[in-house]
Amino acid sequence: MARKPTQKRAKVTVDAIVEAGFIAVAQSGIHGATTRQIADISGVGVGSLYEYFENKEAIYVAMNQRFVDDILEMLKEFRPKLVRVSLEDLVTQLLYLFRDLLQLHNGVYLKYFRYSRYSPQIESALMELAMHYVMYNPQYLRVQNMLTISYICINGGIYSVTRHLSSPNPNMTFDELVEGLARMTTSYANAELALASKGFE
Amino acid sequence: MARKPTQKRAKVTVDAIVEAGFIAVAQSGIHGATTRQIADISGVGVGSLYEYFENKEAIYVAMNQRFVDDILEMLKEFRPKLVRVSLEDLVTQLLYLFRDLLQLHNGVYLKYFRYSRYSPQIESALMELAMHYVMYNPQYLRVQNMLTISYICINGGIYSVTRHLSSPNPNMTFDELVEGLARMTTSYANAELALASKGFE
Amino acid sequence: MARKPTQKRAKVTVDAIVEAGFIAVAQSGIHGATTRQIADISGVGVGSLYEYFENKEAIYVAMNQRFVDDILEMLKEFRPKLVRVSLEDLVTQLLYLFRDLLQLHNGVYLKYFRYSRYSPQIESALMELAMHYVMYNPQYLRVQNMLTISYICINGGIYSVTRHLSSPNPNMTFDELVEGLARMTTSYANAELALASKGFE
Amino acid sequence: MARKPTQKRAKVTVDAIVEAGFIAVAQSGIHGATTRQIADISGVGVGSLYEYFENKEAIYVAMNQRFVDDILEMLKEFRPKLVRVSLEDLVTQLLYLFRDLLQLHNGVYLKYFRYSRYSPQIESALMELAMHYVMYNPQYLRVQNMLTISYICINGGIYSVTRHLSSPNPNMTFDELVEGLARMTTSYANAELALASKGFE
DNA sequence: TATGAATGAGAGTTCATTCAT
DNA sequence: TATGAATGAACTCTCATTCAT
Repeated sequence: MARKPTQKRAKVTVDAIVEAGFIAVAQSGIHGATTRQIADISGVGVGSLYEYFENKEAIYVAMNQRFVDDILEMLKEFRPKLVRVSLEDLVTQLLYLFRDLLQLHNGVYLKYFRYSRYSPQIESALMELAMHYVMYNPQYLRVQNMLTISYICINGGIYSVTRHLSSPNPNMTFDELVEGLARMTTSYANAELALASKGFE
Repeated sequence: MARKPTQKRAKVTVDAIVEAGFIAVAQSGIHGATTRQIADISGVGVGSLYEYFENKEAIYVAMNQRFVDDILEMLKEFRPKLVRVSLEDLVTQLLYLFRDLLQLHNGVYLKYFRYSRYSPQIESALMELAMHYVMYNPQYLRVQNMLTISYICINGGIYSVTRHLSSPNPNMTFDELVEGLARMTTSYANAELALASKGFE
Repeated sequence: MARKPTQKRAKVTVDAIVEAGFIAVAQSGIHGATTRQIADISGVGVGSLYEYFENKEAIYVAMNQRFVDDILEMLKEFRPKLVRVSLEDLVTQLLYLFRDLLQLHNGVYLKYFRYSRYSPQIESALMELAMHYVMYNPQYLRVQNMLTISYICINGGIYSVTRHLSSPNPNMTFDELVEGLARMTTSYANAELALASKGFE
Repeated sequence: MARKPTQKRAKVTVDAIVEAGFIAVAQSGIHGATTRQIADISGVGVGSLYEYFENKEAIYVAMNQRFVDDILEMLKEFRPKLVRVSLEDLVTQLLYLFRDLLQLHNGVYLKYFRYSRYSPQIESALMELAMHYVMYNPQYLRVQNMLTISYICINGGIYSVTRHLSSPNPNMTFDELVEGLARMTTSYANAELALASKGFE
């Protein structure tokens, strides 16, 4: 039975297992990774896996939680900059932050992310961030379909970036991609803004 | 050993197996689906699978080919309309066509598509379509980063639509999403166009 | 259900199947050979195999019968020479005949023989031949353990020859082996004969 | 993946599996024996087979190694007697030793031996033994075709004995067979010796 | 607490045999 | 009569999970 890691030593082991999980998934894919592999990489016995986790699925859940937490932490750290940044810079900076995070630990996060359909938690957090940005930049309040805009830009951005990073020989540089996404978002928002102003008059 | 289906009866069986493959993947995921399951759904014995396919992977290859062929067929049929359609209508119509195709056969294509990382063939065909559209609408030739724009809009579009269709309770209607995507693409293209014109003067 | 091949055409098919059986066994071993393989080689459909044979085992039985018949036929043809031949020549000629038979049909008999532990029928026929030889050469009647001698020489001869023919790089020529076997048999028989004579006095 | 049995308990399991392999082969033949059967006989789960052996073939390899080792051990123990024994006794004693070994473990070795075409290692060891005997009994050095003689006597002896032991109702006793083989070998060797001497004069 | 040997359900695959055509 | 598509029992092998140590 899995037990809560109350002791410091246990916490270390749990971390090692989760870490090994990411490496195993990066090596063998989410279905190819085995408990034996995770045990070997983490340096504990297979039996010990089940001391800390109910089953294999629980390890994956913990991995996902860790990944989500890292993303949320990243967004939390970014929050202060939200106030004084242009929309173009917002998108640009977020995408570079996102890339950096995916490339941590030899890119295991990137490979993991391609296997694990991305969590609603991340989407929510990003949507919330977008809403905060709107609050700090009230002119966007006039735009009707902010939700749809955010949805499209967030999903489109995340997917394009992930796909680009995973591509062995991409047709453009990462900088070009980010610039394109930033300008697309900006021009879209501005167009909607102009429309809203016109309708407002 | 897999043998070519020369007889009419055999052709029917092969189709039934491929069809069952989509259903099985929709039910259990691409790694969860088993040969036994595919055999059961298609109403043939396990042995028959191996009369027509070298192994399980070969069934998946055939499934992918069928899916890609359907997409390409759809695009081919759409081609004639390319000449006389606005950019906004282009995006809109393509997205609705794409949705209809994904919802064929009780939505098995949709579920399949989420498991099967989408084929480079499809991306190529869409990129080619975009290039044809530019040829018919030469003003876009002035835009520098057409490749990046296309890449972003195509991937962003496909991903957003797929994600939306898969979402149990989406925050917006499909029509809203398509409208947003169409306007985003248009406003982005127009903004780039304006930029190009300015630089041109 | 297997039916007796009363018609000429059926006889031909049965022969083709048995022939194919030998080839299949030579190619894939007695356990590796499949009914499909035999059907393909013989040029009939798998279903037809079961028109003429109860099951796969029945084909093997027929093959064995054919092999044994060929051996017996060979021995029968040799019988007339029995009268006027020395012991050394008897052994020598028999071994060469045996080799020729094993190498018929591109050596399929040889490969088959290594898989099918050799039939008691063949041993019996050879023992009988030996007894006939003794009748024509009555001096050997005085030897007590003729049965044992025959048993040893026959088995030793057959096995050594088969093994030698199957060896990719044998340590001696076939002629040397045959000469050795012939002299061994002769010297053994003569020694026993001398012993018997001594005991007789 | 097969892992080395480091613990004492594991060693026991490996032995049990190999042992069960012999029994299974004795029961069902080398192609009829199944992994499940071996697992059942050895009293372990199927999975355990693959803890210690890469695959089924690896079990057969281990079995063969064990068998060969036992034969070689037997020959090694016999070696000291080589010096002071007559040719007739040499053959006699070796054949009895061989019989005893084949009848160990309820005769599983005998059945196994009939399925496993006998190893070149065994033949080599026996040939080497013969050569040693010649060294201790230099008169045989004069015989020309010692290689052929050894080849014939060794193969003939092993095969006749194996065949006799496997025969349900043999036509002679084992003692008679051994006596015959011993005398055959002796008389053959002596005849060649006489011939060599004559040629030498 | 930590281990890894042991487990067995279930995976993909094969092939002798059947039977509708 | 002759066929080969269809069958499914049984094979080898994997791996998440358990449990005696």
